[in-house]
Amino acid sequence: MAKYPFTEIEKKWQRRWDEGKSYRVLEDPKFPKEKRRYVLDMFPYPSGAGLHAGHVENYTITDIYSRYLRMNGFNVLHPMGFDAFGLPAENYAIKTGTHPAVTTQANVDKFREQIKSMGFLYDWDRELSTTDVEYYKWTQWIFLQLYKAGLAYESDKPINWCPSCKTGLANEEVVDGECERCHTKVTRKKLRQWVLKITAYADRLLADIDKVDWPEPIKQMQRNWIGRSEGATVRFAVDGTGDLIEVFTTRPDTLFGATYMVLAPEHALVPKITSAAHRAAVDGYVEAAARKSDLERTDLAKDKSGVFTGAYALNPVNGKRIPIWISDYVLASYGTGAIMAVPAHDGRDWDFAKKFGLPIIQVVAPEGSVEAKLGSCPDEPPACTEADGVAINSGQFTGMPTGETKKAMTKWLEAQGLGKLAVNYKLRDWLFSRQRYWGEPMPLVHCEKCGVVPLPESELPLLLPEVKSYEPSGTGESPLANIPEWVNTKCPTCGGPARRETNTMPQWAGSCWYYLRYIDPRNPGSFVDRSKMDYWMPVDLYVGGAEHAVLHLLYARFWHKVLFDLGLVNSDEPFTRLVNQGQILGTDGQRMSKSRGNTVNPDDYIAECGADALRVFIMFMGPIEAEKPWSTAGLTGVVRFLERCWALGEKPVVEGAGDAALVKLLHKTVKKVSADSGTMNYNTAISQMMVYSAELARLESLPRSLYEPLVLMVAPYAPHLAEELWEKLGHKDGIAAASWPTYEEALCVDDEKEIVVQVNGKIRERFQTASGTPEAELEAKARAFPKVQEWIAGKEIAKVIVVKDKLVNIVVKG
RNA sequence: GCCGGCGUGGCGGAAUGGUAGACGCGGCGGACUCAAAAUCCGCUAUUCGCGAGGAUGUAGGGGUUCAAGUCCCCUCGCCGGCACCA
Repeated sequence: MAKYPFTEIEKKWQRRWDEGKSYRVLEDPKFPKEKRRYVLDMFPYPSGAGLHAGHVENYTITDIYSRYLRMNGFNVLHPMGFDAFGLPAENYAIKTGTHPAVTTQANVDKFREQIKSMGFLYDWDRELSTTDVEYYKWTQWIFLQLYKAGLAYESDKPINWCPSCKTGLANEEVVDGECERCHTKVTRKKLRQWVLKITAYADRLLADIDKVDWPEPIKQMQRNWIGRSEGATVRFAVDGTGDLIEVFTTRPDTLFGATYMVLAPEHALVPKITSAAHRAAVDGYVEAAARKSDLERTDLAKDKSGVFTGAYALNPVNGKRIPIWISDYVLASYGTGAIMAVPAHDGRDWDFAKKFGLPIIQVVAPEGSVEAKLGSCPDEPPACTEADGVAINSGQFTGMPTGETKKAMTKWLEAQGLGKLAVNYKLRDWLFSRQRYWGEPMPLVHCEKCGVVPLPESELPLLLPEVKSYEPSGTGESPLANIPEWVNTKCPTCGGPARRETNTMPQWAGSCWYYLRYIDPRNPGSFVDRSKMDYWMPVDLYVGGAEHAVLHLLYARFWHKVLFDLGLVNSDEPFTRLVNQGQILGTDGQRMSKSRGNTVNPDDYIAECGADALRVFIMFMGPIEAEKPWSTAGLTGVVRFLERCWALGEKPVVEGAGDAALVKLLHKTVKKVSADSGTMNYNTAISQMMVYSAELARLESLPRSLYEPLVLMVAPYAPHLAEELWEKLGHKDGIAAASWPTYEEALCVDDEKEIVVQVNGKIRERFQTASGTPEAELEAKARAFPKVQEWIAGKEIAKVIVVKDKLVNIVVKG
């Protein structure tokens, strides 16, 4: 079979698409709302390494989908851009002195070229980079809106600090106690920070997950990350001092079993309530805890530690004096930073009580147990039980099932003014500032008189200044702090001396709203034009990796909701449907990484067998969501398929209907490929086209009516080849603008069906019969076979199941 | 530990509760050729049998059903996420 000149063809069509701007998309009102689609890719960080296999997979999925939709009469917005702020360019700058903007530009150019060489049709007139001044001007503008809405605040609580990246990290960027980016152990550092109040949106971020069509695992991850838990706050008085310690508990029903309290070492009351006798021990413990990293305080500290403060609290339900301890198993950052300990019904409290010999009182017993019947249990229980049951040893609540006790106790606490219903979230506010250079400067100044003052919007963009050294100062300030002429400014409010904020924004900032800017990328007066936004938003399909489940995808939802509340966007969720493409693994089944040496360079394959083959091959590997190990074995089959299509193009094309059986196969193929392309089941669509092309290949000459639809169906998958074949067929207009073929349902039905004859579910015979043969006739035919007779001979027929066009199952007894 | 997802030939993978293994790779046999490559055709789950044919088979065990890869319960394994969040 003829090798086809893919290099020549691919270059030719890429040039034509570029010159003809066939990628261009406009807000054409002729398309009704239901004929518009916004198909979005997670834009890449333009690294020096170039496009990797994952990018190619991601963008092939959406390119096929977009092309398919266009051929079906949709107006499709399918843009591309670059998430180009971030550390690699900055670290390279530190090493070589090259300005990050220079590195970034070079990488972006390389990426764009590689993306074009894959034949991906993006609207390049809408290309953007988060580092463009005209882009980050609006990132700063949105930040100001957040600030004005009271959603940005300064904090000097200890933060996650990466000593290698020399910057603070958000909770979401700490994975197993390590920096998500460089895997250095994260330490704690006290630093003044800007924080975004994402927790104010916790309830809505949680509730609205139900509205979107996203993969269940991602939704679950977001739910877990937000971590809503319902319970009650309860106030305990400190014996003697009158101080109140508020705790959060999800088990108010176990209040009678609270035998001690534990405060986080950082809790504000610790210094105050500690008795003189215990002060030295407490101070020592607090100091040691402060030095520990979060990792040490969790993983390494499963073995409980703690010290007694010498103070006692009064259990509000029974007035019992209970000791107050401090321990680092209680987190300062969750709830109130203090807990009531119920060792009988909480594993952690149990471990702690056992270690330090604290009393344990059982207050819940399994339903129907002896203790439940008695309503009490005088002895310490043999083990901790967290399961629900019936309240015991609990005064007026004794005998109530756990669920009811929770409600009754909360109500009682409220009535007594001792506590109330409360909801807590695991989600923490978003640490938003970075002590690095290559990011958006924060448009704020610090004035001696006026405090923090936002820059007037008219002064945006606040440009990132040139610096001599990109090295972070290490003191926790960004390199910007070393430029007095930039830092020192005037207060926009009072005109007095002021200092600019020297922190920059994290890389996630730019990606929080890029999908909006694509809609109106060059607008100088607004972040996006309202009517254009109404034309496209929300995003219909968003495709990208699952690694952003709680990072970008949560942050972007948060910003979008803020913009929605400010009346600036038309939807409360940005991404209607999300699809995660499965990772492409190395040939060894491991994740691709440079250190493993199992990476794949798409350029090599484009050179060797062409972009079309690479596109089809990656889609043929398996379902798009599945993890797939890279194996070039299958590439051969795809190349053969494309070569066969090419060879078809060399055959004479004739007019006329063609063989009836082939016509049927054509209609079945159009039906299957249409359905599978629409649902992105590309692997089975390709398989069907292979079957059909193999049948056409047997012909000496090709009826146009059988051949053209194949070329059209191939177009989204192997666009260069299809364009060339289309042109050879005599068409002047490009195939990208042609209409998708149609099929007739009536022609998809076979004349004959094979019927399976089963006896007790086991296949004993098969026969051919006309489609739609009535049930009674099928049964009669089935029973007539000698072999079937043998199997049912001398047995009682209990039942016969007949499924039209499918099978006859004779159920016999004995 | 908790929460998800997955488990099908030698391999990648197909299968609205109704013929398990489509399609592709690889392998075997054949055609073409002086020969080879390329291409084309046929076969290719395991097992018993010369054969006709039979038995087994979708991680393992149980269940529902005339019928289960598919639905339900339990177990095991792999992958991902979370993990002292009270």
